[in-house]
Amino acid sequence: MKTAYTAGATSPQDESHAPGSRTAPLRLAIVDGDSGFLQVVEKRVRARGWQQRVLTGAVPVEELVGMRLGALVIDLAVLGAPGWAYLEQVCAALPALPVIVCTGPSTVAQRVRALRIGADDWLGKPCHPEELVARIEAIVRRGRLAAPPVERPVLEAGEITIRPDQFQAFVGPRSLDLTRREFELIRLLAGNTGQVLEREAIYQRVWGYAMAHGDRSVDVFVRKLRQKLERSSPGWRYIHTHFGVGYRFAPEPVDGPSSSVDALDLDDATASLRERVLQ
Amino acid sequence: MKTAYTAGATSPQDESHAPGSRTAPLRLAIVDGDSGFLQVVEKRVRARGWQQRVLTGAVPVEELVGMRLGALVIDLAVLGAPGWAYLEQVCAALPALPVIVCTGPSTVAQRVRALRIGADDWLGKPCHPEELVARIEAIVRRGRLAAPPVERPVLEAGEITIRPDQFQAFVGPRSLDLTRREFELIRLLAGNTGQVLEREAIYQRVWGYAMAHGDRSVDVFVRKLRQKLERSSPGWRYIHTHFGVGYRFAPEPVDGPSSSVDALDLDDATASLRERVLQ
DNA sequence: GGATGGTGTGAACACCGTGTTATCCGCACA
DNA sequence: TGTGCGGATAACACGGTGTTCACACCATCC
Repeated sequence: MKTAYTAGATSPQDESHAPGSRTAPLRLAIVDGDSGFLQVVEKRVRARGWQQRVLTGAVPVEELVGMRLGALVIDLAVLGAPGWAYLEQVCAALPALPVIVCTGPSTVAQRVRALRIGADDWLGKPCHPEELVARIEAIVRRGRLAAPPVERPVLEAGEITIRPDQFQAFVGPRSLDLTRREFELIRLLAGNTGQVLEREAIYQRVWGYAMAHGDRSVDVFVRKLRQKLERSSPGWRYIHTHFGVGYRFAPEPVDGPSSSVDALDLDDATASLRERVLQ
Repeated sequence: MKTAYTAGATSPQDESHAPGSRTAPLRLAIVDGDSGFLQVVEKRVRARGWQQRVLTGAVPVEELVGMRLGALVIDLAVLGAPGWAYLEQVCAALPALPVIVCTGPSTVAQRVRALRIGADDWLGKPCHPEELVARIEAIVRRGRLAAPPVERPVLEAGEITIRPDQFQAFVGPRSLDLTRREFELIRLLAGNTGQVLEREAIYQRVWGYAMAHGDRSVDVFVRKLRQKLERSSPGWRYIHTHFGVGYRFAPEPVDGPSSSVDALDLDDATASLRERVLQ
């Protein structure tokens, strides 16, 4: 009855565009029997980083709840006569779940009925998968707009705590007193801990536009960050330079002559990582 | 260019997009030229107790804002080539406004484009007015549903009390004498105590539409609020500026003239802030 | 080991963001 | 039609912030 989610290799921490818009991958379930249609839809779903799950029949509502879906597409023809009752049941039990009916020929009365029952949209088959995806996006967008602001995850690294809701980083209760740009920079770096980020990529994602040739802004801001990190959290190194490439964020205690086990582990990890990256 | 609303009694207070929208009669505007279509639609709109307003062209966005609409139906054919730019403009300025494109023959690409721009639905003409109304209902339902339950708890912060039922804030029995906007602003801020809110987000939620670039309204109103807070509750600081970001509401007693060290103040501030935020 | 080019560092400077005040406009009310 | 209020807009001052530059330093390559 159920199939594992396809697609959706969850990237560690990727914000496609604006620094503030974080969207968890949408979980989409489709009740449909047309394998060709499912395939072309999945292609587009995957392209958006969503996850697609195919349901072959009327899955009990309790199971739907457990799936934590972001949207549901139903072909009423697959379910036959009980399809309407099922639609009603689902919409009643999960009013927050966006539901799109995507099925064959229909009458105005049927479409109106589905919409009144609680469906968000009705798209007649045959249809273009791109339109289906666009309609799903529109509905989800409408729902998210009124929803409470998404809670941004707090990042922890070494001694510091990065609070997106405060636009600030802390060491214990003490603020690092970062400016907006500095904060965006450290959030980007810490959000991709262990990865080497190129200057151009950093600039593109923090500043929002392409870096001019010869621009040293990233270097200067890294210096400011290091300075404030050193001041608030001495004994730790966070930002590492990769010559000719860019920077890598990785909290490492500045171990004295006595090396602890943790330090060794970290060193090993970063060493192997460095090898991989630099080749 | 404009026509008076037909049907429906004008409600004294309506908050179409403000965060406290009750089920006030929906204000619907239609950009369309087909009088026959308008008539049959209006019949159904009236039957639901909504208000319908007919627009004969691309009304400036500022006027749309003033109309406090609950939904907008557009026939792109009426507007001609600039219709697309207008659609984009409206959707950008009023993301909370449900927009349905209801127009003649179209291609998949056009429909997808409209939906991506920000339209909520596309319904091809000729269409049944009942379906149009049902689709409007579905979209409005989705928007309302995602919104958190209308809760208006009395907020306490420092010396002040915010009473949503009075649309006013008090210090003991004395009113701060806030205007409507000032009240909405302090309610939003105090409702997110400890969180830094960006200007754009504040504007979006208090004014109901997107903030124009360079608009200083939020700053001016924050100043007015600070002034009234200072007048009624000296010895407390409530609204804190976060340079390059926005504002944060957090009641903090202005400690006496004894301590003049910035570091101490900062430590106290962040410590108390952290406590409150973490709860 | 020298040459070359990338990076760290500090400071000067221009610009942008914010506080503040004043003015204008639209609207409700008398 | 006049008056008062609320809100939008503009203008100015000032301080924080970002950019740019110069120079020192260091890694890499030959």
